[in-house]
Amino acid sequence: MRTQAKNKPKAAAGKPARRPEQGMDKRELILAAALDEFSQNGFALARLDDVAKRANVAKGTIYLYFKDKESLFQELLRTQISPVMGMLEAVLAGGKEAKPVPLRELAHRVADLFVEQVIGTRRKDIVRLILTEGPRFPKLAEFYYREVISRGLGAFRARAQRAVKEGELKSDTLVRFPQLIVAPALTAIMWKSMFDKFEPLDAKALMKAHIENLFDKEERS
Amino acid sequence: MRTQAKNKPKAAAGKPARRPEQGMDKRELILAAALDEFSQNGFALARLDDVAKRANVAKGTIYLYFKDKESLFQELLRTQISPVMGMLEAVLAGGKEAKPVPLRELAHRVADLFVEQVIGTRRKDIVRLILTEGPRFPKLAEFYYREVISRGLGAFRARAQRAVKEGELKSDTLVRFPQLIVAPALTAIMWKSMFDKFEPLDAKALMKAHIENLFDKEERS
DNA sequence: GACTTATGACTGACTAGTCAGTCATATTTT
DNA sequence: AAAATATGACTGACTAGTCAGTCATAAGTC
Repeated sequence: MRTQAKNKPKAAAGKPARRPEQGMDKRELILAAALDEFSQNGFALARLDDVAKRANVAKGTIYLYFKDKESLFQELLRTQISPVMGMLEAVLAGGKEAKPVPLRELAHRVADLFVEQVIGTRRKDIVRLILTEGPRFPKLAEFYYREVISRGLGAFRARAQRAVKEGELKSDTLVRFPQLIVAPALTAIMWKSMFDKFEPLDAKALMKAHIENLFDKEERS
Repeated sequence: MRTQAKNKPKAAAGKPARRPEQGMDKRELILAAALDEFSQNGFALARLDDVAKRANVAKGTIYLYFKDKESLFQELLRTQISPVMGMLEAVLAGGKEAKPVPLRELAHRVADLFVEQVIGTRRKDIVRLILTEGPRFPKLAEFYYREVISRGLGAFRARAQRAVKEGELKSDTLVRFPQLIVAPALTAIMWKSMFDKFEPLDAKALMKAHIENLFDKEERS
């Protein structure tokens, strides 16, 4: 009945064995199904029976790969976020080249990355899940702060600091509140999930206008 | 038609009831308890048994005042939001006085209102609940869009439009994206609920810096 | 290669627990 | 004493997590 390629799940906390024999392995099937289910219903209302159904897997199988519902959830968020963090750090590292990228340009690149790699993909649902479930998952909030927020904002803040010292920035606003760069992006994600059907929002144009607002002022000396 | 002569349940003494309806005090007791419970646990995980306990009321009593859990939730959000909407409209109406308030000043007033009446009070939990539960409650999202978002942003947008025509604003960014005014405020609310213990955020200073960023550019001609 | 035995990934009925909503009864008010 | 209000034990629906058993495949034997 079940035409499955053989695979060998290790213990529940194992790392993914990448062997896309005849399609995704079970672990990835489950993660994909979990993304659908969690982003449609949120953590509390998501049913593991439905995750199993979506993944064409028995419920028990989920517990061969993940310790419990919460582990599945957190693992999902982690695996989806990591690649974007890599990209973000690559973009921010661009400022260390021989010819330094102006902060203004860097900000545009960060905004583009966010629009294209997050808002424009299913990953926006991941961010939405972090925003909506974070307050109820202290562990998740802490992980996310440590691995994403403090690293991302920290790198940007350091770069902004340098821009102030070198006269590229007149005010230290972005050093004190690097959150200002991404605030409209987060708002755009929530807007899209709630109000887009009443009033569509062009996230790319929003971010462009926003970054220009932040830097136009600085350009005139 | 009794007034406030209840003795057994300890209610806030001397609280005026809006209508000469009986039992208004219990109703408000339940709403207050519901605010605690829902903002601590979110809608799905909030237990009505606990709401009842917090309100010093039996569970059945809740059903004398509210149809079901969802009604209680929505009613809570509505009653908490209305007064702020009133204040917001009063602030925005300031632009219609004989001596028109500059848009820049208006923006600062809106930001202050938000910081003082929302972020600085328990109402920030209400906004957080709307953000976190909204995607799962289409009816709530629609109500909130109709009654709050479209009205608030619409009024601001109209005022910004006038500012453009009269030369007060050079660009139409704020007409196209009035969301930019409040985006950092929403981010601040989420930040406070998740990351404030790692890195406190001064919401008032954030908003001040943000508004100045938006308008400094416009000031120089 | 055919036959036997071993393995462990996978299954899904089941358990144990949770909680929204009900209602027969009790208490308070008029 | 009738009406209004309040109670909380109870029910029924729902679901996370379990585990004894299945079976496709691998490994061992002749």
